[in-house]
Amino acid sequence: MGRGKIEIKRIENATNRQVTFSKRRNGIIKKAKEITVLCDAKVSVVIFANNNGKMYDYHSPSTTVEHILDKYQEISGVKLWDAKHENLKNEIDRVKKENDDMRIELRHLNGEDIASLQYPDLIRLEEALDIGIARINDRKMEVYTMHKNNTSMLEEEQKQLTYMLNKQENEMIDGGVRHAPQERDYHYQIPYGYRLQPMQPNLQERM
Amino acid sequence: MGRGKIEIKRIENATNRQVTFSKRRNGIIKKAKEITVLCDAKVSVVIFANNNGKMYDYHSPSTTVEHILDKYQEISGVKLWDAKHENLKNEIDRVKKENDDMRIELRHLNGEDIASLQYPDLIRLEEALDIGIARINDRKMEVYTMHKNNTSMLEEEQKQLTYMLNKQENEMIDGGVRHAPQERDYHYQIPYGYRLQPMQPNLQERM
DNA sequence: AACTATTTATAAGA
DNA sequence: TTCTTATAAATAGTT
Repeated sequence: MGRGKIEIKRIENATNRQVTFSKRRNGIIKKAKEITVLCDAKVSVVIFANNNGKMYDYHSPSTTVEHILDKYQEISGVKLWDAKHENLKNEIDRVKKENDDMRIELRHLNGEDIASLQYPDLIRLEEALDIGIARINDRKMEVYTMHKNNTSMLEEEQKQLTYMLNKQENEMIDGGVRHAPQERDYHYQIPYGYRLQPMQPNLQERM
Repeated sequence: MGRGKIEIKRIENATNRQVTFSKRRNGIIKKAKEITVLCDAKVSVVIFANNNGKMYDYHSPSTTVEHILDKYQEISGVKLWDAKHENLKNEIDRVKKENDDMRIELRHLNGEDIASLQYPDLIRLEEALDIGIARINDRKMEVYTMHKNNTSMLEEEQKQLTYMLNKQENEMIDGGVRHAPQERDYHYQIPYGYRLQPMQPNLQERM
């Protein structure tokens, strides 16, 4: 019904498709309204554009979606609620599984629950940690440099920095050995370049 | 569109109404199918005859009623589900949130997405990584010792160990500097005790 | 967004 | 119901 006949197959031209969608969508909803009045039917139409996902719908007066759904269930025998329930449960299971996996990985990265791990895993973890450390040190350096170059530094920050510089120097004198992390102040430190780690870290001190 | 024009108002003649219902119902469903194909839209049509309550419906392929409902809910804001479902949804949201948080932490520990982090966070991450490294090294030592003491060691493992011991010695000669992790073989290495890390790690080499 | 030539839907009749 | 057909309505292509 138009200047030419068209085949019923996907309209490839996007503009055309959009225009046709708009026209036909209005057509369908008009028809739905008409049959509602003429034949006093209950109608529910929901149309989603595939591009923008926008929704257009029509529901005959006194027809809520809930109504439609109740009847739909009753007549089609499809258990919408149960199905929905099932789906939600499945999603929970899926997400929880993801959750557990991440939790395990986090614990492993923190050196926990590793009593059963063998070399391949240990090395994989170590590499991951090394990369993390390296990148974080880079970022620390970046933050440090930014502060160093920041001429409009607030006086308070100045003080902190000066304090930490002195602290750092003292630590240097301390043999250059970096001690196990403790309740460290978080102020600006010169990111250390080369670091040493004890062979047998006293884990009990840290835990 | 017929032999005569009709007003859009309830058709009083029951037979007529029924006939018109039947024709128009088919028309609407045909149109729904067409827009589905032509514009690749998602459509859901449900029509109830008011007399016998019979239901007629069409749903575009890959569009289950559940799908439609989800989107409908999402967009219209109408709440369709009862409390039970609400609870399940809440749990999903909660777990997903947990999930997201862990994902972020994992990325941070891997040194990703840290461009906006400041000292406090950086130091927290670094400490976590340090602890992880220390514990993993302990475990490596444990595995190593276990193997060393294992008198029933398989010949294959023997070979690997010997190979790695040589490799390790060569690396020691190499100034004791531990290089950035690369495609490392995972075989048994003597866990190093004190390690050095360059000030400006060549991240590009690792990435 | 309008226009109009055509196609399509359908009202009435059989 | 289903078919037929005259006519109304929808809409494809164009401006």
